[in-house]
Amino acid sequence: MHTYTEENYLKSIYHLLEQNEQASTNDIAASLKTRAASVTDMLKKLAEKKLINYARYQGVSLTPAGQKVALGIIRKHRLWEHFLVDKLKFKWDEVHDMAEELEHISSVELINRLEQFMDYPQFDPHGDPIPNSNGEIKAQLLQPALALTQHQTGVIAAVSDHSASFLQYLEKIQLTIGKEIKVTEITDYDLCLEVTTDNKVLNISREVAKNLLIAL
Amino acid sequence: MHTYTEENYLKSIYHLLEQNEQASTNDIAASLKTRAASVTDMLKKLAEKKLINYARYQGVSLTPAGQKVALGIIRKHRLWEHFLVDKLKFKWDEVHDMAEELEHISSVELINRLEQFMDYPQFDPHGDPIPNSNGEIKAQLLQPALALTQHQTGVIAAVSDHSASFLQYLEKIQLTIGKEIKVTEITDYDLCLEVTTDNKVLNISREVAKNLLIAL
DNA sequence: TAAAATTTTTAGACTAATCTAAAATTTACA
DNA sequence: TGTAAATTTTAGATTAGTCTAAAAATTTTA
Repeated sequence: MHTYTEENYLKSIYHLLEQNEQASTNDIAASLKTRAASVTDMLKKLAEKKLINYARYQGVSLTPAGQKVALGIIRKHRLWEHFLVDKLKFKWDEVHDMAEELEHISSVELINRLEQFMDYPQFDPHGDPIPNSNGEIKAQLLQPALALTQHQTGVIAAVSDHSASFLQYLEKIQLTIGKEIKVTEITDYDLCLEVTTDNKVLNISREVAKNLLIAL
Repeated sequence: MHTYTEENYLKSIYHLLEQNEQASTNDIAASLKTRAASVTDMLKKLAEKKLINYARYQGVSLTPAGQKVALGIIRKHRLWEHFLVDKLKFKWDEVHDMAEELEHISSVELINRLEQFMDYPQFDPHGDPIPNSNGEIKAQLLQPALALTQHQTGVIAAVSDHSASFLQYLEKIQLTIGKEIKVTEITDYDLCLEVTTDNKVLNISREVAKNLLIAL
């Protein structure tokens, strides 16, 4: 169908467009740990295949076909992550690299059976929504914990940094998906947040609060 | 670690040596659906990496390192096949191509967890033994059903043809792993076997009997 | 708005795996 | 045992994806 590399480019472009409203050659290169020249070559190839819209120097967007491929990969990635955590008992900070490989297993029937085996989960272990087999994905209404005002309460729904170190830190202080937190104070001096959860008081930095996403 | 292609060559060489006591360039090419010239190139590369013993025109054997890689791939292939059949409810004729992809997922921890999740199965859906995490594999004592004499009884333990058409045929006539069969007659004319199982009488060709393996 | 800085693309080369065609070697057998 | 057949290897190309270095285009800024 499409090569491993093409799939990674499409996924990367999808994620960049999700956040930035545009995906530059340099951004794509950075996210794939490759060089801008390599990206340009691949953009030409993907445009040739009608998976992206591309004009020299003008940036890229995904065509409906490209979007479909990207969402298929993201679906597989998130279902495999769910499997690894829910069935094989891996921790949420351990599964990313394995899912990066598993997402390229081609069989659609396999992923549909896996989804059924797990009873149609709606979210992956990091709180990201899982596209259905038609490539439809539920938009999430989320805000960073940083946006909460004093005395406001919210439920942790996802994280925007998937690095192992961040996830391990959250695990350690028990700020995990589904936990309800209340912002009990915002420090004047450094604007850190004091949050209360499970009757425990925790102090978290602005950086942490930025990457903790709260359901709206 | 090793490339996808290197892994396939090592696996193929392992399987050929299992059956033939030697793996020729042409045999490897046929089993990998490639050309002899390509095989020669790869043999040089694998010899360079000390995964095979190779001298021009003299055929190949696996080094201990090469054997370990091959058994690692076979272990993954068979555990994934077991997963697909036992957990995802695929039929035994549907899983080969998926397992061909899954066997290259690199994580050893993943495959060990998968093995644990399935309670340490000893055989894959086709009756082939699953190597343990040290790469040790139990030798099976098997003979083709063709070798059974009249009135002899045996239990189907494995199959030596993994093609979908053969497996579907066996499924249809219900000659599956674990079934006990008795050779009730050997036809004089065409040497077909009449076998009885579950109180039903079946007539099978010599070709089928050759590929049905009976536990000794 | 023109020079400077940045970004992107092009040109040309490299690697892994493949191929065809031809040459070298081994095996089979008359 | 020597020639024919079969097998295997070499030589030289090709493709996908990557790279560096240099050129081109865009954006920033003074």
